[in-house]
Amino acid sequence: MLSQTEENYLKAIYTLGLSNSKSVNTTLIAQKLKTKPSSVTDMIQKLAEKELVNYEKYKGVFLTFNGKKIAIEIVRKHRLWEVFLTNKLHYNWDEVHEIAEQLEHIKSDTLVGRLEAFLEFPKHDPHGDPIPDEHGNIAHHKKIMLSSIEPNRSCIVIGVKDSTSSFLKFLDKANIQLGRTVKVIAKEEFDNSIIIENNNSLISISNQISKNLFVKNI
Amino acid sequence: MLSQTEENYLKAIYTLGLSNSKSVNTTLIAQKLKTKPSSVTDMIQKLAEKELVNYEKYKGVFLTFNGKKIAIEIVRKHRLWEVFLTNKLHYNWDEVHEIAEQLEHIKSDTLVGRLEAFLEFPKHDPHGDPIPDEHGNIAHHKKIMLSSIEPNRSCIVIGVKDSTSSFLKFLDKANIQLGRTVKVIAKEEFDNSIIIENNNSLISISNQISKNLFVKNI
DNA sequence: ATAAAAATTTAGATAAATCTAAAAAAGTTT
DNA sequence: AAACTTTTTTAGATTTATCTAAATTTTTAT
Ligand SMILES: [Mn+2]
Ligand SMILES: [Mn+2]
Ligand SMILES: [Mn+2]
Ligand SMILES: [Mn+2]
Repeated sequence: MLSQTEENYLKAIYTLGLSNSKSVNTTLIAQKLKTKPSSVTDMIQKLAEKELVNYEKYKGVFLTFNGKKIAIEIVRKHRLWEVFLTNKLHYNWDEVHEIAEQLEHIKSDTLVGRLEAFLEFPKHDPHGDPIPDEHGNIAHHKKIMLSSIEPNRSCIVIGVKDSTSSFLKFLDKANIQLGRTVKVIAKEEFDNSIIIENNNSLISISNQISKNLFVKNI
Repeated sequence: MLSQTEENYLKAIYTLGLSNSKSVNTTLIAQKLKTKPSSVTDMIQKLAEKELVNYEKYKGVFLTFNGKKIAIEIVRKHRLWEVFLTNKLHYNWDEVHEIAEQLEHIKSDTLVGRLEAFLEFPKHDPHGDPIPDEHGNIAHHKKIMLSSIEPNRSCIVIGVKDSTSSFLKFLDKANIQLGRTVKVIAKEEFDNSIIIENNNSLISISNQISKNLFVKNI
């Protein structure tokens, strides 16, 4: 049985490795987990012992088949609990991550599956991230950023890249929600800000915002 | 912030102290928590430092006002999660305790309250134990055992004393559920077994069983 | 009241997870 | 290529929770 700490390391290595798919370096993991590189080295060596990661000194780590399976299981639990917290307990999407960080570590052979059925098999968490199925299959949608949409085109907001509380609260204030259809009206070359039509009103959003919103074409 | 271990000790001291209300001794706590008396002493001294228990060497411990408040909060969380697991995720009442042992330690200022509202403010857990309210008030009903009911009287099963999985499974098999009205038909002096009418059929149950069923008079 | 038994505490050891500081390796600049 | 910088690992210390074995206190029995 893995400790919460070990599970958190696996999840961190998984999410950090997603973009580059190469091995993940010590410092990055330390940053992500708010710990020291020396602690990361210790834990990595322990996980390598258990054959959950492949580790070569000074070269970083990547997950083994088994390690990846476990990591995805944690991600699955995390996201399903987030759905529970928003859909059933009516939490706002900026409040659920912390609690899900704890709930994802509850150990039970049957709990996730029951939870998933209770929630009626959601496909995405409140931030638009896909929920792995019970076999660990995960639907990666291609990530189009709102900032890359040409003027005069409409699209649907389907996810956030940054899911810090502050960004999510900003989106609430701007009345931007997942599932919303928005139309890019104009693009300002100077600072790459754009004007969009959202919910029948025009608003200007900075590049920093539009770079952190995933959309799909209609 | 208390560790899970500290919380478990407080809860154990609380539940063990309920019947006698005097101080709880080291060995009993060790038994309950499946640990060694020396470990209990260590933890007790730590909790005494934090003023969560009153401790006198060789005399046992009892909870301070603050310690009791925390203990009841854990009990509240445990029982609400058990209701969630049975009512929402359709677990059987013999399967929920272990998972609730984990869920009771999730830290959040708002979660218990939201959960309680979602469950529509249940008054009892699946085993008939009362759920403390948000202020720590707890409705102690007087505990009448089925074994003490005279022949020819009817009563309602409202709780179990023993909530081990094996006892609960036995009750399932015998079709005895909480809320059921049962009538004591006859009592066998020899072994104190009784014959009851339950769900329109007569069954004989041993004293060991009837001593572990709480009832209320109609 | 003394002796024996049981309960409890203390002392010292161990394992997990973390840290700081120092050493070693890898990467970058001149 | 040598010097400098950054990254990573190692060594050793710390904290928490646990254990075993020994010492101490309390309780029970004679
Ligand atoms: Mn999250
Ligand atoms: Mn976590
Ligand atoms: Mn329980
Ligand atoms: Mn517990």
